[in-house]
Amino acid sequence: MLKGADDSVMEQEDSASQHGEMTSWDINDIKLPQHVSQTDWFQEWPDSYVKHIYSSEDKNAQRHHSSWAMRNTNNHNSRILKKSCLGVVVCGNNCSTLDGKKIYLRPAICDKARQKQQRKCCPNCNGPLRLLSCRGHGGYPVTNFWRHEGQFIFFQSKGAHDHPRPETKLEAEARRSIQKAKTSFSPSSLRQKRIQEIESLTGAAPTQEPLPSLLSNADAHVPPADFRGHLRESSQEAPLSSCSGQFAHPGAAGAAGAAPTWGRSPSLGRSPRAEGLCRVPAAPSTAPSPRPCAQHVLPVAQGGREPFGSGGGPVGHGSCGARSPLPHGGGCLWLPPYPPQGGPCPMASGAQPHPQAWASAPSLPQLLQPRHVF
DNA sequence: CCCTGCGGGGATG
DNA sequence: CATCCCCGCAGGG
Repeated sequence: MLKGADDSVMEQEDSASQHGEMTSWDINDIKLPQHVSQTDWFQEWPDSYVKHIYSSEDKNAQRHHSSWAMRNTNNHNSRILKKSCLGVVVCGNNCSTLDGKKIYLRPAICDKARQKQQRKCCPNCNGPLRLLSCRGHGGYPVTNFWRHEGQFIFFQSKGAHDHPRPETKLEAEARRSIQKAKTSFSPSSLRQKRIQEIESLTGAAPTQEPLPSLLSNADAHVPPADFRGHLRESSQEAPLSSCSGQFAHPGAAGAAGAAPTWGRSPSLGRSPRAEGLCRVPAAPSTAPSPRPCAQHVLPVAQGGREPFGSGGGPVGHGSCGARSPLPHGGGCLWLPPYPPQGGPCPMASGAQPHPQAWASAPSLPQLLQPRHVF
């Protein structure tokens, strides 16, 4: 499914698990290989039916990380951790950023947080957000399995993701904090509190920015370090860009679901501007406008076992082949580079768009470090 | 706040 | 038996 484009760039997996006999194991085997000649580098974007053997020292493997948004799934087996893919959150307007990138947000892992997330608006065009769920494994989400065994951590994935890559965890976190910085800056309500705090602390006039670093980034100022113009200044401030009228029609996710609830909304050809109320600060006009772009809270394809189950297999394709073939270009980095946050997080380079940068810290030495050879 | 893992429990095959 | 899934809880950043 996700072939082509990526293959060439694909990391050179000199994986242990890639070499002949090593692939013979299955995560469910009673006994897994005891002697592994070489462990794998952590794979940020495992896809298709792959297996990897990581060192039990590998931090990312220890935490069962993935750049796909994977949530824990109970398989009633404490020895094998199972996680399933949540897909990707896209803009319902199918908008593009100024540099032509699509919006692929990372679905929140926590169910509650995810629902809240879907009620929010596209950071680029303020349109509604939509969760594109993963059906890469026979109509079900792709699953990843983790198993610790001695000095190794065995990994196996089942299914091929049928959707674009979401932001990485770090990208999502970065965007969140930027967002937060912005919102806590403009709203007059919160502002009061802010000002008071500031005054009490500094006794200075609130007109001065107390948080230069954050604000400069969040504001439309171009951060000092400009990387190949890839920069997007506050992508959120501009409701303009290219929300061409083309709605990714409801079919896609709603297709099978045919959620009765959402019948009333869609096709009003309104200008997307109508729902822009989302964050418009100075538009508290008449109605408090409950939830601007929230009418699409449909259960989507979420509830695994039913949306389209009735008819044919779980694979709902066919009806409306609205599932866009993923533009698998790259990391979908529409968000401004995040200030080098230094050491706290071991998942260091996550903020880099480069696929392989994941496991390797910014420091070269680490690249040279031998990969546990036995 | 959210991520992560655990485990009970329901529904389906 | 298996596989899905949902839910709440607890620990931790």
